[in-house]
Order: sequence, then C-alpha cells, then structure tokens
Amino acid sequence: MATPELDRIDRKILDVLQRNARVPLTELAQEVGLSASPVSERVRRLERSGVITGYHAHVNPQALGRPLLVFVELTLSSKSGELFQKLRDELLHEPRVLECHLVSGHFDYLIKARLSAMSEYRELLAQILRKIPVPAQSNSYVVMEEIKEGLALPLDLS
Amino acid sequence: MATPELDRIDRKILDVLQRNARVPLTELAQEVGLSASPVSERVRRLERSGVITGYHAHVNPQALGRPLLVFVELTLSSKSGELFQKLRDELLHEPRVLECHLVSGHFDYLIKARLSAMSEYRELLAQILRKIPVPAQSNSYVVMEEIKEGLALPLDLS
DNA sequence: GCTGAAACTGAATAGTT
DNA sequence: AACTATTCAGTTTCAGC
Repeated sequence: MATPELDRIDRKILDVLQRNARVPLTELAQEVGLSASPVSERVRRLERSGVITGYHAHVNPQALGRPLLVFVELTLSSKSGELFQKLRDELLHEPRVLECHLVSGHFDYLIKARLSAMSEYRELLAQILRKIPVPAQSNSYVVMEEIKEGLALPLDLS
Repeated sequence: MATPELDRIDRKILDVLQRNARVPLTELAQEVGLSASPVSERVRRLERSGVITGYHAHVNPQALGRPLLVFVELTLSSKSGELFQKLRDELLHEPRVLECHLVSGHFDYLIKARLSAMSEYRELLAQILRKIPVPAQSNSYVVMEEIKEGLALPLDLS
C-alpha cells in the first residue's frame, strides 16, 4: 500500500482498465506495446499495491427502478465524534446511499442517493434522522439532468 | 434498450458483477446456481439491452496524485439553453470533473472534481467561468473525509 | 525486465433433453 | 431455457535473452 512509482506503461494500463475492466490481457498488452506476461505482472502489482481497488460493473439505474437521483446536505446541531460515528455507520449500511462525504463549509455531510420516487426520499431521510439523537437540518437537491457520472481519473499518458 | 424483465437470476448476476466485474464466468455460474453457458447468454443480454453499461477499474485517487475532492455549486445569472449547452460541453471534456448534474433548488449545477491541490481548484474554476459569457456564482465544499463512494445500486435478491 | 513457447484454465459453440 | 461435451481463446508459468 506504499505509493509505488507509476511509469508510462502503468498509467496506460490504468487508463485502459478504467474504460474497460474486462479487456483481454492480450489486447491490453497490444495497446501498451508489451507481451502478455509482463502486463499480467503489472496488473497484479497494481492490484496488490492498492492502486487498483476493484473492478465494477456499471448498471443503469433506470433499469433497476431508481430513476431519482438526490443530493442531501446535512447539518448536525451537535458535532460530537460519537454522533458522527453513529451517522457514518447508518449511511455505510444503507445501500440506497451511493456516496457520503464529510465536508467543510456551510454544512457537515453531503449525501448522494438513488431512489425509486420522492416518497422513498421522505422515508430515507426520516430513517436517517431517526438514528441521530440531536436536531439536524437538511437541504435536498433533485437532479433534473445527469450530465456526467463516473469515477475515472485523468492520466498523464506522455 | 427497452426495459427488460429482470428475474431473480439476472439480479443476482448484477449483484455479483457490481462487486467484482472480473469474476470468472464459471464462478459466477456457481454463485447463481446455473451452468456457464446460460449465464454467458444472460450477461450478454444484460449488456446488449443497456442494463450493464460498462465495466470499470476503480483506481485510488491518492495513488494518482489527486488527494483533493471538491464539490462546486454553480449558479448562472442567465439560464439560456445555449449557455447551458456550452457549459455542459466544457464540463464533459474536463477529465478532472468526475460528476456534473443539473439540479433543482438554490443553484443550477452540482460538480464533483478530483484535484491535486487547492491551486488547481482555483485554476479549474477560472477555466470554467472563462467559457461562459455571463456572471456566475459558486460555492465550493472541500471533502475532509470520504465516508463512502461508489456507483453500485441495491438489488432485491429475493 | 521483456520475449516467446508450452501448459493450463476459462469461454464460446453446437448439439441434446 | 438449461446442461454437457467439444473446440477455441486467453492466461499463466517458465526457460532464455
């Protein structure tokens, strides 16, 4: 997990795998200009060193009946570490919550959730607030159009 | 691309592939309780029908020198369709912007970006605002702790 | 540290129930 | 619609450079 040096070939491998995690090793090898065996070793090294943290299928939310994307800004009236831990646990185990971040600024948490309908939003928010024993303030933002969504990071291929 | 029926086995397949996109077909077949060939057909069908939209390696942002995660709320003073299109194009082609959504509420756009440092944030915001010919207001939120980040959707496996 | 070949493992296809 | 057997493609290992 120590930060390893990433050379040009490693970065190219990451670039390809970010776009298509199921590309055959032989094809990946062609794209980076090596034979299959060193590429296999490099991929394994990137996995073991924690540079690649996983391979995930991306599924269309509409197909699973979750057309609603909502962001919630949450502010807690008390900011004890114990309280934050309680909320963290609740959000981690709630699969409708795709993202959750502790932020600096006008509120404490930014939460991203995919839901079936607005009725589910009210239900989810009530469920979260029920778990924390102090008043909390929330602002929600319903996404009208998804311009872009992904996790792929830019790579310098020079 | 028409919404297909997803039976119990399809949902189980999606559940497994969301967690590990590179699981061997034979292992996937075991987990869902079928032999490899029908599972292969089902996966292909899920891909062709648009339920599975891709397979992506998840890369550690720290390893690529992007320790800073920032959310930006953007409000445009004029809301013409042409202006929105111009901004959309700019954000789509900016790889440091991982997400961008048009929202309803107190601002117009919510943007998520991964950056190397605060200096890069100032530079990115200036670059974006330079492209739009009207005043815009922005609020930014720096992430202090990432509790959860993913794209995996919940699946009913019953 | 990469190449290339050989051995092995997993995937795709066709034919059967 | 799924299973089995066969064929084919992809991956891993290892000797040589």
